[in-house]
Amino acid sequence: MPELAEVEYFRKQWGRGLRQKILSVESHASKKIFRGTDVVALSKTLGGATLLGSEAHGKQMLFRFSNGGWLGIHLGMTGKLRIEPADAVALKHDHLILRQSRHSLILSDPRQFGRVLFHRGKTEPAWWRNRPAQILSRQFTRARVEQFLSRHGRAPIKAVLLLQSGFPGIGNWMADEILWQSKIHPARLAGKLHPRETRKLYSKIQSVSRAALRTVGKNDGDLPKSWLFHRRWEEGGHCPADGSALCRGQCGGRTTCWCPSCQKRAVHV
DNA sequence: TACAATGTTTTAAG
DNA sequence: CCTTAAAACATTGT
Repeated sequence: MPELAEVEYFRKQWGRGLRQKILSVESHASKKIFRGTDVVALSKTLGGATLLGSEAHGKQMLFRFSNGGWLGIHLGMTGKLRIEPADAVALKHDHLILRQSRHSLILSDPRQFGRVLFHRGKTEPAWWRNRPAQILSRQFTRARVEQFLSRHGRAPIKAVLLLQSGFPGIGNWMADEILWQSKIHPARLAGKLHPRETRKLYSKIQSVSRAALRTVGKNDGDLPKSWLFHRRWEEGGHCPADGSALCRGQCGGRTTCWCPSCQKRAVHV
C-alpha cells in the first residue's frame, strides 16, 4: 500500500507517542517481518526507552530512542502504523507493539513484505546512511535523473521509476500518474526519451510527489480530480484528459495503466 | 479456484 | 562487476 505520501502519513501516526517512555515491547520474533533482526536486543533496548523522533526517507522510516535505540521500518505492500489506547488488544497481524502509559504504538503487516530493522549505538545505523537523494531535496537535480535514466537506458521507463535507488518513495500508482501526466508510454526505454520528455518527466516527478505529500492525513480523494489516480483501477475507465478507454497491462513486472492516445509508443517530433 | 494486490529480494541470464 | 527480467515471498479478497 504505502508509497511516499502514505509512508509519511503512517510515520506521523506514532507522533503522539513522542517524548514518552516505552514501558514494554510485544513482538513475535519468528515472524518473517523480523528476518535478520535481533528481536531480543530490540525488546531489551526499547523497553524503558523514550521515543525521541522519527524521519521518513522514501518508503523507509527511522525511529530514534533515548538510549541509543534505532528502529527501522519498511511497510512493504500491506504494512501500517497506528496508535491506540494503552490497553489495546493485539490483532491478528500486529507484529510489534510498543506500550506506553497512554498509548500503544502498533505495526501491522498481513503479507509481511515489510521489514523491521534494529540498531543500537550513538550514531545513525549503517543501513540509514548512503541513501539516494530525496525527490524534493536540492540534491535531486535534473542531471542526476538524466544520469540515472541513461544508466538504466535499456529498461522500460516504468520499471526505472520504480527503482528506489533513483526515485525513493515512488511506487506503482505514482509511476503511472507521473508517466500519464508526462505523456510518456510506460514501455518506452528510459535511455530513448527525447530531452524535452526528460525535462517534463523530471518536473512531474517533483510535482506529483509534492501534491501527494500535501494530501497526507486526508483521503486519496483530495488528489486533483483531473488525475489518472481516480480512474486507474476502474473497470472500463476513461482518460481524464481526452476520454479514451484506458489500457492496462504488465510493465516492469507490475500492473500498469496508461492512455493509449495520450501516451504513444512512438514519439512524433 | 485461480489470480491479483500502492514492494522488495533473490536468482539467472545477458 | 553491472543491468534486466522473472520468480519468490505470505496473506487476503474478488
